[in-house]
Amino acid sequence: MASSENVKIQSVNRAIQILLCFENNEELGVTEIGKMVGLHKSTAFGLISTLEMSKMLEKNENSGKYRLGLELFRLGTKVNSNLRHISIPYLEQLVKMYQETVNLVLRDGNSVIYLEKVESSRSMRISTTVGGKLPLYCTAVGKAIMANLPQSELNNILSGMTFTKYTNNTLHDTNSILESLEKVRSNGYAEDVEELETGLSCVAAPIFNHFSSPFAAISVSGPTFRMTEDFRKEISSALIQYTQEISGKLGYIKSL
Amino acid sequence: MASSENVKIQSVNRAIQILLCFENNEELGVTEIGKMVGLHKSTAFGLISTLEMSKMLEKNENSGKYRLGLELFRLGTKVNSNLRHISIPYLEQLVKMYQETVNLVLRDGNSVIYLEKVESSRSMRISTTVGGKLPLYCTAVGKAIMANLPQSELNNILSGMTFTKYTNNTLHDTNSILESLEKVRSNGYAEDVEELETGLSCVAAPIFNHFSSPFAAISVSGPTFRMTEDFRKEISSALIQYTQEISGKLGYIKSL
DNA sequence: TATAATGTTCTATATTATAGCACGATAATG
DNA sequence: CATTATCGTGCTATAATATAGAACATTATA
Repeated sequence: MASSENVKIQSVNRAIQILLCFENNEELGVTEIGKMVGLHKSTAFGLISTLEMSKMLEKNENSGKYRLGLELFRLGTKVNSNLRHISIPYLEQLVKMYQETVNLVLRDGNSVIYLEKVESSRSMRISTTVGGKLPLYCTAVGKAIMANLPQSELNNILSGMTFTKYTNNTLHDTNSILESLEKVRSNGYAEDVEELETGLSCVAAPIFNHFSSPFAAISVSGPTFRMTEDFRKEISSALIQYTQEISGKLGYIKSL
Repeated sequence: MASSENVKIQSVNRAIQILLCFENNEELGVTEIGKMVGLHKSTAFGLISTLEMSKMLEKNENSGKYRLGLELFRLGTKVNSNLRHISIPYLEQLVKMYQETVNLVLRDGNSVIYLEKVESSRSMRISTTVGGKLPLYCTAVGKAIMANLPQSELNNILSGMTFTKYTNNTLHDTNSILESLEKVRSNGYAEDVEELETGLSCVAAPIFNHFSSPFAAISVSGPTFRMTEDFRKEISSALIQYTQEISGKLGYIKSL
């Protein structure tokens, strides 16, 4: 019944499973949680109480139910704070220059996770979700990262990929991705013209850490009718310059 | 040596202590962590590996050290997402109207925690830290919350308070706080004129949940020379209207 | 009002976490 | 460059801990 065996510390794992229950639920009760993770309610209660003591969970005294706690939020804000602090001024500068929403993402396996954004103040603008997760192959940020990965790692990623055809433009086989990545390399930046969503276009460039790994990326996203080819090209030059500056601050030394 | 006994699930508690080690450290090694939490390194290793498996921690394969993981970040973004989603449009509207930084905070005991912000785009602006924690007594948001708490709860808070005199204007005794709260009640909004930091002034109003508890607040922060008395009053009327709308969406029904 | 479901406490037992030791690898030191 | 210290990691026996069951109190439901 238990799906993942050979877990190290059982109770810690169970506690984490409990936290993950709240990914799609704002409030849950003890019995409810117990059922979700397959534990006796008294066992669940012990774990929940422990999490509550450190404010990883909070109890709504009126409903008797639990929700994610503030300490979890506070810790979450510390994740990759270095990268975020370095990048934010650049994100703001980009928004100021182009009046389109700017995103900072981090690679996580075959996906990117949206770490930070600065939205344009225009009424028609792209609004991304910080904390959200999207596949590498259908985003400009993802392609910017993939194009700069060592061949072996890229192969690993591609072999484990499953495709969803979000739009008519979505790349949905290895060959067309490789082709697209080739273009990314020669251009020095990545584009996504309605590959994820109709009407949405992006430009992106990768950020390298001091092990020369393209672990993050920045993109500018806007409605396609404003993100013309010329405009994307214009944006890309600033994007490349800024991502290089950020990479430099992270200790990256450009090799030949 | 162990400070808090009668903890429920020991290993879960220890795992949380380990996560908290990273509050002021971007990267830590196994032995280092073991020392910080007072555990044998092999014990610490087991806990750390478990946290790593669910990406609560991540290992930097090059340095061998650990850092906070992306899953923690993702979970953190889910905390109080309801309140945040409801509030953000109002925050943005306020920035647009007054061109000063707007904050959404949550009460946490004797403190407020900054949950969300929308910064002004002016070059001189207030820049707050999401995830940051400040005492109730020296912030407009804190006073907005305190002024609307039941007497008994307020007394509890005040009795447990220790004061730091951040500026000459900082309220640093119970009487002056009570006096200030009286004014907040009659005005319907709270102010902070350089009580936390010289040159910084704020206006704030509370948000009520459907148990009529002032659990959150919104503030507008700017440099004092722009935040004149008249301007603060002007801001306050929008602030009051918006916080009431948000409270309503949360199920709060204004009683007489 | 009766019945069901839920949150919570307590306890004995068996499972689990623990720390000690050992090993290889890496980094610091002389 | 050699030597020594430090670090991360795996294994194992034992002691300590988490666990689920039963029971009760409280709240929700029929």
